[in-house]
Amino acid sequence: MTSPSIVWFRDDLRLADHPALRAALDRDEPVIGLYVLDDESPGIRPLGGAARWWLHHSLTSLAERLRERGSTLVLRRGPAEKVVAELARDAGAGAVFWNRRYGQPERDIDAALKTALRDDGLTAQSFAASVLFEPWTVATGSGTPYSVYTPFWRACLALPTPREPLPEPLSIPGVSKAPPSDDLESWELLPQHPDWAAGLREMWEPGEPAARRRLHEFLTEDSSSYEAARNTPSAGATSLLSPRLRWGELSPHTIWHESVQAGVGGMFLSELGWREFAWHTLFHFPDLATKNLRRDFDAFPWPTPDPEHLSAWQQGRTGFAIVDAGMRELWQTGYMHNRVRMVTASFLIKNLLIDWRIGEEWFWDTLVDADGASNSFNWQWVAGSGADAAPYFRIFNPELQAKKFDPASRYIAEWAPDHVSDSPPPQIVDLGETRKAALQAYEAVKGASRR
DNA sequence: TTTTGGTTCGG
DNA sequence: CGAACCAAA
Repeated sequence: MTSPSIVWFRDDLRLADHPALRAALDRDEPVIGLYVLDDESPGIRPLGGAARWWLHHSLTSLAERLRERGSTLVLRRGPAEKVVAELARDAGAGAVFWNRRYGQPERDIDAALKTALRDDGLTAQSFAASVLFEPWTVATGSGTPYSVYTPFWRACLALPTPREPLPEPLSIPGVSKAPPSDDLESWELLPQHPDWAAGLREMWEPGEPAARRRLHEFLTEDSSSYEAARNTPSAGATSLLSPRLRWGELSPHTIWHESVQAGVGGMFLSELGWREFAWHTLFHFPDLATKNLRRDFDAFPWPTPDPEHLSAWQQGRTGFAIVDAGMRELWQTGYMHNRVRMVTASFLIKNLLIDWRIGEEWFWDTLVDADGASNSFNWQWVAGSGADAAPYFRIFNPELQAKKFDPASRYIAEWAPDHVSDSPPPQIVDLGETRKAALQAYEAVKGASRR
């Protein structure tokens, strides 16, 4: 009589460097992989449209890889705590393993489930796999979370080096009769009417094998130009690994160690550091997506958003070339170059005076790489309300940014060709005036913090 | 991961 | 008169 192990996959859709899967294999019982689509548990943020597209394909890949190795992926939908416990009971499982999540609603679910499973006599165990340093292991001398990046990352680097990645298992024993699974198609994760995903299909191949290929391509071919060209959006110098990390097709440990081995360090690893900083910040401030981290920003007098301005921004017809190019790249590919993310976000907040949360929601819906921490963390960084944020008065000028980082208009020509040829859309605001208005609005925050 | 506007300095 | 530098936002 077997008592299978359940590996509950979440934001870790891979087989390599998967501590929960490793623990299941070490237990020497058949393994059932499980993914739960949970749009119901309290506090869980439903996935955006681009994320659902990615998830569909990454799950397809993961299921195939588990099958090749002898196991299976069971798909279930509903409140995770209930769904996982149900499957454990129905499958006669003896153990459930998962890799940790760090958002508050997710932690609440996982903690409650762990207790319930253990009360039923099962093994329930969680592992560190999605961040290099767990949030409770990094604190200032006085025990508070870091609020400035440089000392935060220095403190991380002073900790023991993150563990080496675990090898990918070649064989994963499965159960003889797999428990019932939803049909992935029934989740309707792919856009239908209309199908807006053509650009995503062209740019991305979700799944662990493609993720590993891209990592090696970056480390062997592209990384030498990274530091010099990372800010040039047309250069193709960035790693494009963000969605791989978001979905856990690669672990940060794998990226860390393979980068070090390839002699890629400094700036690139520091970007992993910002990702860590975002997750640690979310751990300590669970409301990061909705509440100003610096509460004095609650005094910021956001005007009623102009719906025309907002949709011009969303659709890339603000009349400012690099903004329009970025917003169209985002819509078509589910991705935007980091430099342009800063410019488009700054434009929404500081030239259109639209609340950062509205921009955050749009990115959440359209990016394939938006995770629970980085998206809101970075929007707050641009707004000036976040951790180690850009000072509010740091207002990007989209025309200057284009001149500096896209001098030959190559990026603009690729994504917004109308801006380099016939008739660009008219500019919807005056940069000088809106800049002045934003600085004036900032006075309210300064007044509030002095009080 | 900034911009602007002012001043200074060399040609 | 432009480049370089700096303070303030």
